[in-house]
Amino acid sequence: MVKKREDPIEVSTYQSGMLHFAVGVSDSGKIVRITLPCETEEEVLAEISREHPDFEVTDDHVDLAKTVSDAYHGKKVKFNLNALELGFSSEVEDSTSECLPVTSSFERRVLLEVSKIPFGEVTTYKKISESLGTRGYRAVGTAIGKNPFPIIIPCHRVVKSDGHIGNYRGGVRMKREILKNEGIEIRDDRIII
DNA sequence: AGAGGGCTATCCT
DNA sequence: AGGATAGCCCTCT
Repeated sequence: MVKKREDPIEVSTYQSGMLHFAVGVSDSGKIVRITLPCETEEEVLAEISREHPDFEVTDDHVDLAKTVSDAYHGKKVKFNLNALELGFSSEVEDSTSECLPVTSSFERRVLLEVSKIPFGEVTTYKKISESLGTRGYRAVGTAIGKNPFPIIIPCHRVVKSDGHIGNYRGGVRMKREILKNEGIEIRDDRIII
């Protein structure tokens, strides 16, 4: 299986209504994981432990978790990408970064491209691919599907080239909801331009 | 090497 | 508007 990060991380959760969010921070102070909301705190913590079995709950980072919640609910938050552990420091080899949340330079390039999509706008898997100079549309979709920082790296803003909403790790309902919160109109599972 | 993905284009019904 | 199919290319077995 995938090698899990063995280093202990700190996790903070935040509750908004029925939804619980969680953010994991490494000892270096960088965010290594953000969860999509779950209905219980146990579930978000289970999500965290899936990739980071060794974690400790603290409230040191609830502000971050709240920021994620705000973004989920359609607030335009500003967020410094440097706070995310994207693995730039281990430039050496992809294989040496297997303990990091982003495991390949391809995934890194994809996520960087996704991070540029402005609030309230969408782009397509195809356009992301093209700006990366590849026609591996599916590979792009797969990489986006592994986004360790959902909502903050706005993978929900990537849709199919025919206007259909496309898939989402947290389910299409959730994708629809986040997009709707950002003011994007959707009718019959299609983006209204 | 092989299978399988958050896809796309094209050709059907 | 949907289904089947072939093509694409990165990742994990």
